[in-house]
Amino acid sequence: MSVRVRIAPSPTGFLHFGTARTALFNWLFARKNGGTFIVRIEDTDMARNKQEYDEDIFEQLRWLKLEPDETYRQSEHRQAHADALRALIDTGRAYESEEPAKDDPSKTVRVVRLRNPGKTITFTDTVHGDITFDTSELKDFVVARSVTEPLYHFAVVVDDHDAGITHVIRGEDHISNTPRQILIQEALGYDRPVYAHIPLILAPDRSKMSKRKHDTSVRTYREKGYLPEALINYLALLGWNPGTEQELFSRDELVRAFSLEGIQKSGAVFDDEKLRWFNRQYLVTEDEETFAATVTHIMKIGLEKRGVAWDEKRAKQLMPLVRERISVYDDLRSLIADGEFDYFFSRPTYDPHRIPDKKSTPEDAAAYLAHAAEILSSRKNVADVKEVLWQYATEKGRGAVLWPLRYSLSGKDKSPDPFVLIEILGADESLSRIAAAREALKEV
RNA sequence: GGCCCUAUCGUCUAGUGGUUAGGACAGCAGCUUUUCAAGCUGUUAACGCGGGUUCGAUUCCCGCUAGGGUCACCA
Repeated sequence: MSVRVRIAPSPTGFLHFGTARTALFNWLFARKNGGTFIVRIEDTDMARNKQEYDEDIFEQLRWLKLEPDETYRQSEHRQAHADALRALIDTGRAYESEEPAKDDPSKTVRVVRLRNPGKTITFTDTVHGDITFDTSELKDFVVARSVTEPLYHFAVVVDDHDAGITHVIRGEDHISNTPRQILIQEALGYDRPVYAHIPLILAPDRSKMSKRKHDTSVRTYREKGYLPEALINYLALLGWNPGTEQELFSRDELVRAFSLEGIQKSGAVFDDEKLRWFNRQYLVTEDEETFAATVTHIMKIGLEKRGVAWDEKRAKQLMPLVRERISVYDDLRSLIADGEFDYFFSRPTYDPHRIPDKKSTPEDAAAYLAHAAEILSSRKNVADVKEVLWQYATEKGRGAVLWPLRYSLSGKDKSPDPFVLIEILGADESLSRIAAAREALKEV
């Protein structure tokens, strides 16, 4: 029997990490076993469904490259559900019951209840082992709002059976739903699939991730500039591990290494820092063109907002610098918004008191700058400048020479080193900035 | 509250009836061409508690505690 697995998201919100990881585990399991990965949209709650969410689920799965082999919407199977329900009623395993409506007790409705044999059910969970429930406390639970409107548990059982689902890999929050679904299965005479309930993803305070407090939608992280490979790699290791010390996995390696046995029993706290680290691992391997295109786009918008003139050539030179300073593209947005890149595109302004190194006088600083300018104007290539300047700085005190130099070039307390700045700004621009700083120094 | 699940560094985790309890992220320290970033090196840090079983339990069993899930005419 070939493996068939599914995820069953409801279109009542954007695709979030939990669902994405469940999708990943199902997808990996299917790929590993040459099986079929199915996405079934559980859209039977018309009041809460939104087209927007429906589309988002597929859009994000596509982005994560977790595309399904088969797709359908539960609403398309209404007839099959109704038929199965009918059969259950006809054989006396379920019955209609006229009761006051829950939302409006003045009205009555005819719900369908399962005739619960009230036995003890034990099922084997691949992750947790045997789990036993006494189902008598479930009583004759409601399986359909009416003969034509089956509820979630009923539809799930019928759909899983019709789709030939062999393994149900889903969140742990469904463990307690399982016995009632098994009851329905047995009433219908269906086989039981293999169950594997995966641990939940927790917020940093170990509580359940709530949509209120944490935005865990995949689209948000995508918009922040996280890379799909990083997200996949991180999510794969949340609640699963290969039993080795390997942490960086390509897609293929993941497929090869994956097994249900490696799934963790306990919940896992989502750690943004580690995700960022993973993202950086993938970011540094992005090819130059892709990286440059993304960075340029972000930079252009960010600088425009600050009213800083755009310089395409200058931006190009900044790429290696940007690459070493960010973990996620969104970091670049903050950096630019904080004015950390302004000085590459426009002249900095100076606080004259900050120009000298802590231990030197304004006169010293002026002299060092004058000498640095001299060196800079008399050498042709940057490597030469660096060598001579470095020698000079070593003689006079590195901080004493290098700090004012760097500050002259950037106007910032924190920035890349002066040699990098000179290389990017060029000799002419560097020279005029040094001159401007010396001018400013006279005011002290 | 009933039922169910879970319990190794702050976090993700490896692991064993006898281990220096391993790795990664974060933290800290040092190094690296002042500062910042990156990188490198080193380092702090864990078997929840109480009973058993056993020559010996972090590991097996029981209880406790704690955390989580679930108890719809939602999915």
